[in-house]
Amino acid sequence: MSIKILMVEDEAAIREMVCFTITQAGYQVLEAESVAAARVAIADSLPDLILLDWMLPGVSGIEYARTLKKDEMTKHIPIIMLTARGDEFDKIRGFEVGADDYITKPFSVKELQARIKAVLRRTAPALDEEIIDVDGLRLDMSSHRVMANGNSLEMGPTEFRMLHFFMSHVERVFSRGQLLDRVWGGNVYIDERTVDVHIRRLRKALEPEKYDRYVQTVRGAGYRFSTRL
Amino acid sequence: MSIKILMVEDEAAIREMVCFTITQAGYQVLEAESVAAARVAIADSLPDLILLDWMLPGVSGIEYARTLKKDEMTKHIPIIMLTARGDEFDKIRGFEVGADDYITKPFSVKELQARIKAVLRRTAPALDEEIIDVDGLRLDMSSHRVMANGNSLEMGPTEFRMLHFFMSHVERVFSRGQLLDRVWGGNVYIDERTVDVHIRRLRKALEPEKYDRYVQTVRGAGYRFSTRL
DNA sequence: AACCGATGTGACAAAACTGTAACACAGCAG
DNA sequence: CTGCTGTGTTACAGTTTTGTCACATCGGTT
Repeated sequence: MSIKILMVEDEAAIREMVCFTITQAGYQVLEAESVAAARVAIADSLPDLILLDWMLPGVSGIEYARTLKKDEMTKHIPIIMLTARGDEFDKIRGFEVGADDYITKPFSVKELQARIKAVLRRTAPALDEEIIDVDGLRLDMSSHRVMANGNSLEMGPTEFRMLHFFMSHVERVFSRGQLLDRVWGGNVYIDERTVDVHIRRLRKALEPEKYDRYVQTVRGAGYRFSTRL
Repeated sequence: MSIKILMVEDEAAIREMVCFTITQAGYQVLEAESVAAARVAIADSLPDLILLDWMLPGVSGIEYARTLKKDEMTKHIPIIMLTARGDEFDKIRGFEVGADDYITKPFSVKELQARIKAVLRRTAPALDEEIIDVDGLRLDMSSHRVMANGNSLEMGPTEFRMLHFFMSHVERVFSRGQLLDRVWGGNVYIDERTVDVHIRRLRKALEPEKYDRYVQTVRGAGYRFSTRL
């Protein structure tokens, strides 16, 4: 069973380029030049990922994204927004309506492939699990709590989000920039060093139950959350 | 670590077009308008692929291809021949001298990209694979780890990059200068002997699991990563 | 065997990177 | 208004990494 990607884009030239790229990468492509066509395609065969143009005739891409994220059947499908450099695209607003990533036209084949791959990989380990348990460390989204050995661990909001992100992507290394992007969410004119400080705070919060060693430093690369030494 | 492509072509117009295409696809390009210039570029930083014009002033492309395929250091580099429709190009003769593919001018952007990708896929083990496994030694880019027999091997950032590069180009020999270029990345005014030291450090890091013997010295030429003694 | 250039090794100081604590500020509840 | 909490920044301390050297070895020649 191959992975299906739906592309909603009115410019034929871009459709062709993207279609070529995606096919090359081994995915299956569905094309739609309008929101109406997209609706049909989605009803017909639920795609695993949607590439959505920011500017579409009729119903705008952003509006449609909001709709998709409201529908129970489509809300979990990751969306990558396609924007032109000229568009006044607000990254915050994009993520606000539920886009998982965005890419600015013109973009390279390699970049598109990389982002598709990244989004698929990133959404796979469900970020929407209610309870995540990693080796006895338990994070509960509904009660917004972190427990270990029966004790509750105290930490700030940022540390909680960061831990949540880490526990959803165990073993993977993230650079400070990626963490700022994922944990702080979107536009950040924040010094990357700030990440270090929050890593420190997270470690301190996990220390009472000896889980601080799970937050590991990878010199020259970033940080990683792992149960292995 | 990006993929480098060397283009040897005397017509400026084609150089420009090809250069654009390649860059768009996310590769790095080196241009050479003559065989002499190509020699310098190759010695400087070994490319992963060579686009070679069939008809070149002075030493002909076909002749040069034969030379490249004889040299121990360059014989593994895939070559795509560029030919004009008018040329009496003998396909058989092309493959005979070691070309991996050929493409007839004028060609489309799409076609060139497709052929480059195809050749790289079947010759060079992708440099951007997530996990590379060579005879039990496993390097994982996503977790930034090197494992063997269940144990994780510790090494510095430079050693990690170097091992990654080596494992992506098994069996090939690289001079110190080429390693500086590919592993350190770009313009470096570093003493070539420094490479020796890092080779030493890499070996030491691989020693605990007996993989140090894979890092081999080729006297007078450079180093090689190989599973064969 | 003696010699010579090339490569292996260990030591070191500078540079780069990361850890920590302290501080200032904004938002907020009381 | 006042005290608290959470955040981002900064300065400084602590560690690791890195490029060079000096010297030991090695391989091949004469």
